[in-house]
Amino acid sequence: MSEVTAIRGMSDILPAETSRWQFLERTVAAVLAAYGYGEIRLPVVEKTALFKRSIGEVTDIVEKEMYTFDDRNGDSMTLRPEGTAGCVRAAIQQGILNTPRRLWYTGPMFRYERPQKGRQRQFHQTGVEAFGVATPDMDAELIVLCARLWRRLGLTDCVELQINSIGNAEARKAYRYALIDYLQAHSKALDADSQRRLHSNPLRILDSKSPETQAILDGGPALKDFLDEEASADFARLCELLEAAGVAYVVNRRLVRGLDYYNKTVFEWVTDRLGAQGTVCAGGRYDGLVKQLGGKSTPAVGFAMGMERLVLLLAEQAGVPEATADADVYVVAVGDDAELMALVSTERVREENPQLRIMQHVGGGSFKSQMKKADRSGARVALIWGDDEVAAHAVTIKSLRDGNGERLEQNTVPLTELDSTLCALLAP
RNA sequence: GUGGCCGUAGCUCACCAGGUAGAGCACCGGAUUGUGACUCCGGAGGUAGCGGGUUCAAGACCCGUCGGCCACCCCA
Repeated sequence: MSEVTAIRGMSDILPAETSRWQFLERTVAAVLAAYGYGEIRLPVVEKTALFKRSIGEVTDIVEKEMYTFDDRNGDSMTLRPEGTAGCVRAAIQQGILNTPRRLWYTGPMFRYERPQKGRQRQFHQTGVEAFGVATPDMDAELIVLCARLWRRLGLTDCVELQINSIGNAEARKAYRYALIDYLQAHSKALDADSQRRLHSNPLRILDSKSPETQAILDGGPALKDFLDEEASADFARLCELLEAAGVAYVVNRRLVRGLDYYNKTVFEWVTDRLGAQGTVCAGGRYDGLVKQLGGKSTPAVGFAMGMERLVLLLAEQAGVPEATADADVYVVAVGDDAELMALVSTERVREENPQLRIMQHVGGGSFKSQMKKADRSGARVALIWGDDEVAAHAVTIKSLRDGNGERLEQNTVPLTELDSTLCALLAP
C-alpha cells in the first residue's frame, strides 16, 4: 500500500469522538469563566530559545523530544511542547502583567515520544496560569477550580490529588547535593535509569518506579527538611485552605516536576484507570520564570491538563455511548422538481427553526433507499417529496419514531402548513 | 531510544501439515408499480502493511522495514 497515512503519534479524531471532546471543552471553558480566567490564543510555533530557557536545557523534553527545525531564514523554530512558556512570553511581550492576571489557553502540543495509551506526539492540553499573586491562596484557587471541573465532568471518583512543595532554588540545590551524596554510596543498588539520572537530573530519581530505588530513598535525606520557612509555611497554609474547602489530597513528598521552572507548590491529579500514563492534570508554582524570560519579577502558578487522557476517562465513565441521532428531520426527495422544491422549502424551514438538525438526502435514489437512510439517521420525522407533492404544492410528513411500537401515520399537508405541522410533531 | 504482542474485506475476526482466502456487522440491489425498522434472497468489496529470502508452491516459515497496541522511559 502506498497510500499516504498520518504521521505516527498524530491521530484523527472522528465525529463519533468529537462530541465527547466538545463536552469536555465546553465544561472547561464554563468553569474557567466562572473563576474569571480569560482565554489567550497563542502560536503553535515559537523560537527554540524560548523553550530551552524556560523548560531547561538538560530536561528530556528539550534534549530529545522537541520538533525543532530551521525556517527559511535559518532561525531555529520549535513546535511547542507545552504551553506555559509561550503564555509567559506573550504576557510579557504584550505588557499585561502590570496587574494580577488570570489566563487560560488550549490547543495542540508536540513531543517526539513513543506513542502509547494516553500519550501521542501531537496531543492537546488546556493550561491555566495565574500571574501576580505570590500567596498560597492562589494555589488553592487553582486546585479548587480543578476539583469543581472534575465534579462537572463526573470524574471526581477517578482522580486523586497529590501535592508537595519543592521549595526555592537554593533549597533544591542544597538537597540535590545531599541526595547525590547519599545515593552515590548506594549507586550500585540503583536501577540503571536512576544511575544515569544521578548526574543529569537527580531529583527525578524521587519518582522512580523501581521498588528497590524507592527503598533506598527511604533511608536518605528528605526534601521537606531542606525547605526554608516561607515554603514550609506556604505549604501548610495550602493544606489548611484545601481542608477548609473540602478538597481531599495526599501529600506525596516525592512528587517532583520534569520542567525546571517550578518551585514551591507542585501538584498532580492522577488516576489509576489509564495504565502507565496516569497523570491527568499537573502544575505548580513558577515564581522565577517571568523574570527569567525577560519580564519584571512576577510570581505565578499554573497547571495543564491532558485532554486526550480526560477524554479517555470520560469514555470509561460513560461506558459504551448510545448511538445518537445525526438529525431531527430527514428530507426525502425523488425527481428533479421534487429535489428543487425540497431544497428551497428545507432552507426556509431552517430559517424558521435554526435549532433543528435537518439532513437532506443528496444523491438521488428510490423512495425505498432514501427512507432507509432516513431511518438510519435517527431522525424523528421524514419530509417526503415526489411528483404528487410537487403537483399538489404539498409535502408528506411522516413520523419515524415515538410511536410506542404502533405504526405511525403520515400526512400530506399544504406547503403553508409545513412549519406548524412539523413543530407540533416535534414538540416534546 | 529499549522490550513484548500484533498487522487478512470499511469494521471485528476466522481458516489452512505452506498449495494462490471466509464469516458476522456495515454497504448496494430485490421480495408488485412512491416509503424505513424484523425477515428472506442476491450483489459488490481483499495482488493478506510493504520489501526481500527459503520453497515446485507463502498471507501462512525467515529477515528487514513501516505501522498499531502495551510497557520501560517521559509526562499532560
